[in-house]
Amino acid sequence: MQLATWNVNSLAVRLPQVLDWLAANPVDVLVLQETKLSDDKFPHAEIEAAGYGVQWHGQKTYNGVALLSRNAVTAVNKGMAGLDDAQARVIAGTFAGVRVIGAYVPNGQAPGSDKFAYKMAWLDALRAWLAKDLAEHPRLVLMGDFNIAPEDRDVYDPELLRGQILCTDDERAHFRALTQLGLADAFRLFEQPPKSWSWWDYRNLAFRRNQGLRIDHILVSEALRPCVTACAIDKLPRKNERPSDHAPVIVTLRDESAQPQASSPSS
DNA sequence: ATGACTCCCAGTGGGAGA
Repeated sequence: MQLATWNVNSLAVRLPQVLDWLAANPVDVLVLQETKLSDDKFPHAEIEAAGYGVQWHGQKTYNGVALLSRNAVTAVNKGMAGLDDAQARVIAGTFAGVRVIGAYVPNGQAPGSDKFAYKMAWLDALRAWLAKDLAEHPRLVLMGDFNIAPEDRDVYDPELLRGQILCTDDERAHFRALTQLGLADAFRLFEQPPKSWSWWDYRNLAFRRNQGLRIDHILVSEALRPCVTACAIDKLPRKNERPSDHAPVIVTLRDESAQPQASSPSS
């Protein structure tokens, strides 16, 4: 089973790239962020024609998330229960016994700003909601655009960006608070090339210079962690014409039902 | 260097992103 996350920065613009990417990478589940579409404009027919079921939760102009899957989904949630959030940032569903949460964490703009305070409060709410959801669904994956570079090695120039948005101690502490629920950063379960990023600024030839940050993450619960066999960032779509500024991140889970069972009949 | 690019809604500019 493969699951992936991608901030597409406008699905209206990027739909052809998403369909091309799925044709080349037929993952079981894909969560999208920054669809930037109201629900009535969501291109579900095109996605369904590509062989995916889809759930979406959007709004005009900003934010917006979606959950694409090859197989049937149950227990769909849009937004976080208990948080009255006008911004469409969370979508969740259960696939083949795996709980999948797609999230678009607020950007926060600048430390000390109102938007930064919203980001911190939003992350507190996510942690509280997640603790409950995790108790209900132990086999859980939280993935999306976290807008947080968890460590210095996730930043192309840690000294330049120290204390700046995406890199502050406050944001990193909130990221660790999520992992302390028992969630592991799947990317760091494996040896990775140094200077691996998931986002590059559109400005300054940042992609060509590989000046980026790793802010898109896949966190896996303790119960699922033994099943994780790989995690990688796919930089190829960032080389497209009119690319998103983010690249997809993919995690591979071993199918436990395919493992030999002691109680299974054998010939 | 309060920049740079891209997207959106707007309406020949400005907010937001990260």
